[in-house]
Amino acid sequence: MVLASIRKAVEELVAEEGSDAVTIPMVAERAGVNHSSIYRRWGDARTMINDLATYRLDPDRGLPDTGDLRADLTAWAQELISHYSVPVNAALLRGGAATAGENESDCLRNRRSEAAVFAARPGAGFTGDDVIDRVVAPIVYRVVFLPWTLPETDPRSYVDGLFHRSG
Amino acid sequence: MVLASIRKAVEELVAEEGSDAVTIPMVAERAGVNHSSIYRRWGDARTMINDLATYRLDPDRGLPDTGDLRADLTAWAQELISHYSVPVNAALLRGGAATAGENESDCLRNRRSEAAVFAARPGAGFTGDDVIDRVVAPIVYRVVFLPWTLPETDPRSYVDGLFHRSG
DNA sequence: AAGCTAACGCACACATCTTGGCTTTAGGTG
DNA sequence: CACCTAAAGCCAAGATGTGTGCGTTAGCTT
Repeated sequence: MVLASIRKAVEELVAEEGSDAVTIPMVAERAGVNHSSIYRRWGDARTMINDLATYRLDPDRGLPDTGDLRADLTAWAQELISHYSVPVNAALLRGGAATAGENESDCLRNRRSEAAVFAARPGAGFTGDDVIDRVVAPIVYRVVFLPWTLPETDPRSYVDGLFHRSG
Repeated sequence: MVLASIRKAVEELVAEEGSDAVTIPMVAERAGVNHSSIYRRWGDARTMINDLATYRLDPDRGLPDTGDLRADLTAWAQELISHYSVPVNAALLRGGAATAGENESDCLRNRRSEAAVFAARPGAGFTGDDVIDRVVAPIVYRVVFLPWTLPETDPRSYVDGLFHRSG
């Protein structure tokens, strides 16, 4: 009950104000709980947001696996685009970007391990880093810096880049 | 004198603490100036940081133009990598990412207009968006999320991707 | 040197965030 | 039902950040 209302308040506020403008008292007021409860549970706003954000994209959801690697990658990329088209998820990614770099447990780590899974499938002539560079990076760039171009973003050309390489 | 010490303090603190953790009192103390001077000049921390960050990469520096488009693009990409290998510049980019999306005047706008210049040169079989997707995005992704991979990042394969496309 | 102006420092008021002690409530256990 | 524990609420003090009125200084012009 309390946790659910906190989660709802955090997601609303992150989408409205941006991840770095959210404070504990703001969340407490909107959630209708006392702010000391939040301080005791998480300590600070960033820990709270990162913790609640962890559950947004299920790591056990399973990856596309039809046997057609190119189609699977395209479906996976489309899944990312759809996910980050939701404002709160985009806002969380931007907030994660602000604190990335130092901590290895950034909000895209799961994405990178998924990329490695695809690169390990038979017939893949590319590495996990290639998937990051050619598929994930352009999508993430658009989410962060050009979100209004996301609805028209077609992952097919990105995935094609993986298969049309020279070396 | 005052401005120089403020600039130095801001750059140090942004590199150390991250762009969103820098407050006016922190800067004032390290710079040895009164915080009211900073409040009067800039109003708030983000305005200050963005203003001081504006001068980090000269928009009039001129782009490589040897006649060899591929070599020019590679040199330009290498310039980006070198620039963002400096910790303060990477930290500023992460801070810019946190507040991007809404305001169109993000910290990478100049990079996009430069990309368009290359795409307009004779013999370019790609658009400015292609340059963003295939060259700028992977570099920016690494700067933000995987900064330790930056020293080994070679822009050539990214640029090659622009010339080996199918459609 | 006198006077002007813009920048700066000082002190204070105010708002907000943070933290801890203590009490109350909810849910489970013997 | 009485007891126990964990979670949440209440309240108050303290720390930090923000904003402003006013006096002072530095640098320039005449």
